[in-house]
Amino acid sequence: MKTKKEVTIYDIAQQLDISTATVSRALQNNPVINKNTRRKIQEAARELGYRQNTFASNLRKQKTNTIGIIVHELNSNFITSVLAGIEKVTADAGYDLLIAHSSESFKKETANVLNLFHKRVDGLIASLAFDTRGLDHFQSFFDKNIPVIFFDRVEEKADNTKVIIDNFKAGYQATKHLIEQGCKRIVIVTASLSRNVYAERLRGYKEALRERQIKFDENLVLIKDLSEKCGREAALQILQMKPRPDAAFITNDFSAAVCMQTLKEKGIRIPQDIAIVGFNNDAICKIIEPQLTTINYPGMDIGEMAARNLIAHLKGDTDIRQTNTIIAKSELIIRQSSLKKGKK
Amino acid sequence: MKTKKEVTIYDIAQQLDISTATVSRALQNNPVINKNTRRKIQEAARELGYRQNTFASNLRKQKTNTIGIIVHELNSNFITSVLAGIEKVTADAGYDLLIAHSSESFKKETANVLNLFHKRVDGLIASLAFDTRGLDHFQSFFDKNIPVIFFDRVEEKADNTKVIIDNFKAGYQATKHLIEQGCKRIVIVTASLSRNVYAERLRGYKEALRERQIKFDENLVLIKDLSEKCGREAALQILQMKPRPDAAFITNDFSAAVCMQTLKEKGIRIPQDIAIVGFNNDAICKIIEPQLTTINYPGMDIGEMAARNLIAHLKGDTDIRQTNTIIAKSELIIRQSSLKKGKK
DNA sequence: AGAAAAAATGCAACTGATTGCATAAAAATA
DNA sequence: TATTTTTATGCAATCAGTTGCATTTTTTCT
Repeated sequence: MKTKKEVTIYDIAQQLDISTATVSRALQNNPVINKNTRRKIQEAARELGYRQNTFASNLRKQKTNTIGIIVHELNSNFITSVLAGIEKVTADAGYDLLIAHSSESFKKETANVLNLFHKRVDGLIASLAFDTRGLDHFQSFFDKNIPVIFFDRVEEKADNTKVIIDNFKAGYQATKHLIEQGCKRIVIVTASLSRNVYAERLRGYKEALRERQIKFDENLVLIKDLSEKCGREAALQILQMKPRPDAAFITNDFSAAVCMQTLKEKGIRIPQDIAIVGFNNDAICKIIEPQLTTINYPGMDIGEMAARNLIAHLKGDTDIRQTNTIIAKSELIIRQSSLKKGKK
Repeated sequence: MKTKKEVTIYDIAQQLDISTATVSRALQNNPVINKNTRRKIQEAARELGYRQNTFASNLRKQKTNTIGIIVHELNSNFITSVLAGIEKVTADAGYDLLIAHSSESFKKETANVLNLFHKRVDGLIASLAFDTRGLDHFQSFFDKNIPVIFFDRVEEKADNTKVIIDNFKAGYQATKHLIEQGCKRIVIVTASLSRNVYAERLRGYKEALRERQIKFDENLVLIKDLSEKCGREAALQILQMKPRPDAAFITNDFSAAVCMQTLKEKGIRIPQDIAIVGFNNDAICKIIEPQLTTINYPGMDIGEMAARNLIAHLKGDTDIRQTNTIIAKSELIIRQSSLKKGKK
């Protein structure tokens, strides 16, 4: 069965015996066209089953009305809420989204950036992959002055607009909380320190220790990849440490859950023997036992802020070149896994 | 700072003093153009920083080389593996993906379908939202003969290509396993029976009961929405049933986990008092305690199959109108949560 | 060398919508 | 009624590639 031919503005123009210019303007609801004519044209369009050809339009307008999004993964509560936040804002402003995920691979991230560049997105919102170093692969965007906004995983030194939480403070709060529970030997499991979020969390951890005159012990810092395997490995390493640590701050809920479970299997009681704090406030926190103390990471807010900021740039309200760091509020959520001193 | 003008094939043509036709063909690596000329053109393109204008290309070719994807949610292991599977296949074939998620809302799904239609995706891969009824909102695609392939959540009666697992068998296996563990009063928690997957799982459940001469009890069927809240509610309902059930088959891992946790809080031992089986084999299964028996849902395979099939349609190898149901293999994965009779 | 076949390149129409500028029509003013 | 002003519409170029067909160039064969 042959596909019917597409209806174009030429068809509408012909049917109503007017010019395509008028049709085009009417369909955009341009007030320069007479109200009645506009209505007539819009009706005809509906009847004929007209759908505008985005390519022709984009081609001519040299704009896509599309925002590209690059994330490191899709399957986390945090990322999905960020996306929801972005969607909320962009939908209102009439922008479409093009979502690409890098699966934590720098190579794939580079490919995605290039792809979105070729697709000519009007702007970009990105969170970097695990092993991304530098921002050279975004150069094409910078060169063309296409606004890029980073969130969560950003390049700290770089001169860009970014939306983040205060990871230093989060690390500090988590650690301080553990110290207040009487913990002295606190393991921190985190990821590559060249990624801002992890470096900052560690800095906060150190500061909390310093403040309470607890000596920082290099051996208690485990640099991992925050995967499932990593949770298990961390648990085993903790078990071999002597003397045994009395707390662990694991900067990812999923890893923390796996770690906790492994420890439990080995007969460690949580929080009595080892108190645990995670990071992100994923759904899993409330399902495992004991429930996981964690840092709430306000994805929705972050997404909204990033999107709002980007749109402001696109409208020319602000200059993208002016560096801008937006800090979202995060907070410690205390649950059973860290409460050594009885119930809250 | 002004944005530099884009480089077009006209610029390349001018520089090399040849026609744009040749340039266009050379950039597509069309063998009809002399090898040396091709190389020369491609080099020039690279040097000038040419990037092809997808819109002009799409406009002329009347194809987008883009496949639309509609899913009900993003944050589940299952969906992310499906996406990975789709990506693997489509990337090779040179297609781009446009991913939209409906957040389980029919309204949003409808909007997404329309949007992808306007974006003129060459084909569609979709899993329906929770409350979707019928496929009328896909009519525009059907009318234009644009191939649509459904997976997981499909409309069973409809005449379309779909990739699913044998939900009947899965339900049957899960139930049979529980019966073999000595369970007699098995609760099944599932969702709206107008959604194929859930109806089939229930049918399998019934069949297993019938086979073992256990009377089907309407009251043991809980129709819910498989959310977090639902898990808790189910647990409370189970606790109030008299006599108390000795097993629960909860057709979603996350809900199962919440349910299990709630039961445990109320002093129920799992699996001794109540055995539990989930569905999907999400990461959570291995984190909760006891680990959750479940049905493995091979997302990656399903994604690959769907994509492969769609691409075959697009290439004209097969006729989209010929209905085609592809069944992926699923299997019961036995863990602690259901083992009443000692270790495996 | 000349004719035929094969290979390489070019011409120009085409895709569908947008928009600056010109013109026509209608309304307001003198 | 003639003239100016305002409002509405149309002309035609433009966006950047793609492709059927014609033409030119090169190679092969007799």
